[in-house]
Amino acid sequence: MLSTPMTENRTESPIPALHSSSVEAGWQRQGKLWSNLKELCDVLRIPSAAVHTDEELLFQHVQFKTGQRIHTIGQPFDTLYIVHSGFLKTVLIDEFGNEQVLSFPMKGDLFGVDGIHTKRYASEAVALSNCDLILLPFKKLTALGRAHPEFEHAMYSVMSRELVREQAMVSMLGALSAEARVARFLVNLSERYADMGYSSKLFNLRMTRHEIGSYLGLTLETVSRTLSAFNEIGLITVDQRSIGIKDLDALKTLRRLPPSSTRAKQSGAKKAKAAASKEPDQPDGEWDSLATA
Amino acid sequence: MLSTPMTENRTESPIPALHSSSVEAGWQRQGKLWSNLKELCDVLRIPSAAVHTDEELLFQHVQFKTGQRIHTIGQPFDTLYIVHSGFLKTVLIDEFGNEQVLSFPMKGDLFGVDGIHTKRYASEAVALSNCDLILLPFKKLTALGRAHPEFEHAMYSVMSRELVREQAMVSMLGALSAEARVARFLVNLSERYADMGYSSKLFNLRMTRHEIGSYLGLTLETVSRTLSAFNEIGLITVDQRSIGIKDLDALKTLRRLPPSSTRAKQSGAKKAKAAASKEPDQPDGEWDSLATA
DNA sequence: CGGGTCTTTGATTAGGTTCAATAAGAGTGG
DNA sequence: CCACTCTTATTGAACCTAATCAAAGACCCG
Repeated sequence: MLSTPMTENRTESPIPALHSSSVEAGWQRQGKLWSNLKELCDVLRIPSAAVHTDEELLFQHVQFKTGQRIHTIGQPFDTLYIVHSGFLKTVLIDEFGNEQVLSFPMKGDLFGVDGIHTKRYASEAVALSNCDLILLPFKKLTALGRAHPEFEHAMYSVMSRELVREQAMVSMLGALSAEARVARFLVNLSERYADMGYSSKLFNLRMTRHEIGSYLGLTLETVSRTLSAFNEIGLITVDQRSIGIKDLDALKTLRRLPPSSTRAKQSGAKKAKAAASKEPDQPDGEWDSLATA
Repeated sequence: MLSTPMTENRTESPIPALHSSSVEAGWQRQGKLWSNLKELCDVLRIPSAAVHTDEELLFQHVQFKTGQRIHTIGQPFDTLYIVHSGFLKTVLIDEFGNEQVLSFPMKGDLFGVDGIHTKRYASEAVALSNCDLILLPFKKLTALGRAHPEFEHAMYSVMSRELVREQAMVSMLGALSAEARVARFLVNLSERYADMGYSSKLFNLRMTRHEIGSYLGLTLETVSRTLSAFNEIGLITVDQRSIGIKDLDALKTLRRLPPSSTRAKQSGAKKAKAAASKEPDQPDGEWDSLATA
């Protein structure tokens, strides 16, 4: 009853998958339960050039429904996960039960890496929407790395990418103002949506203000207030989970306030007020469930 | 002239090493210019069991003097570094020239990993003391990984360790109060010193308050004030760069203040005042230069 | 000893949190 | 289908932590 209302989510699913039963159960829709190496590389956005397309290896998929937990902290580690579709969050739980959001994995992201070191997952992953994940058993990965040097390099590369991302987070949390953090968050989201082929101008947030706040090191109130402020200025439109990007450049340049100088901000910017509430493109919805690729 | 007085440090050394010249120059002291695979594993604190001790492979060492830059942001990546002795900092430079400290690598730490992804270092590494580093060419690493499966696993493990560390940083920056951050910083340092065989109770900081502040997402004034406060309460003794740990448990349990409750703190704790200024054990000094192993 | 860097400490300000109340959705079950 | 409940979101007001501005002392190096 503290400040962690997520408790419900966490108890509702007593660790489902990893039991082939739950995998081979229903979920025949889309009939895409296995991927080959090439598809794997494609999803990860790494060159699959030198990969022998005649490779026999196949990688199993697993589906999770909104709210389900993919893995828990302390659970024995043996496989990495690659998001094929859907949205998740990874969190750390501190000694008081408070959760700290670490990332919001989406298509093409790899997670579970933190389990390699201690042989146990260091974080918890939860589905924020219905998800389709590709299982990548660590044993298989290392074996594969030995057979395909390019793939090995690619895996190192992906892990490096994760590290750089974390560094950027640290940098952001350590130096940017609340407004700048929220602005960057929106810009990053927008770019990710663009990468995935969705609209970068209009999309739905899959996470709560509380989760965004945790991720950005802010309170949910501050996030809400900041979004409202951006809305007032005409940088975005906000309606609950629906976000419309109106002035991407302003959001991008809205850096820190701290440096005392440069405090002129982009104040006189747009005052469009943006009364627009509906636009022709609606990229997602809760319908992203198992529809991608 | 902004808030980055480190400029001096950064201009004094126009990228020295990586030119075998500067390596094979003087520095014959200790005569430890190469390490074999076993030594490498030992330093990294990973099992070297299955490693053939008759392995021919040798890894070159390089020495850097205080203030020298090991690599810069954007510089082409080709090698990883393992700290054999000495202290460093890795930093990110933002668009305004401000630096954000990401880590303080010391014995056994690996850095340069962020360069794998984009083929260029994403951060900058600077020696905070004279250092002895082991060069680990990335090409060599991958080749080695193929020949020695255990080593490959170990490398993934080390990278995973780095990621977990970053996650912990994010968590700290996102949720802990200034006091809690400084306390944890001291505890971590203390433990690292213990690991390295130094005293965990009395040691010298190798970084400035400014660097600590950057690392912890605080200003140098706050760091200074917090250290003074800890001193007042008797948790530590502070004299410039010299820190004496007086109540490790209190520092460890000094978590967050935020949760409103649990605000009792460990107030009535020790009021020893600690007038002690000199103790029998003095672990380091600027003399750590090339004396370890 | 002098210039520069680093550290400490104080006074003041401000950005963000906390507490609190209301509103808007989403889900449940009669 | 609507009442009821629970979660999520918005907004306001007061408070407080840490940043900012400022000044003086300590240390280092040439």
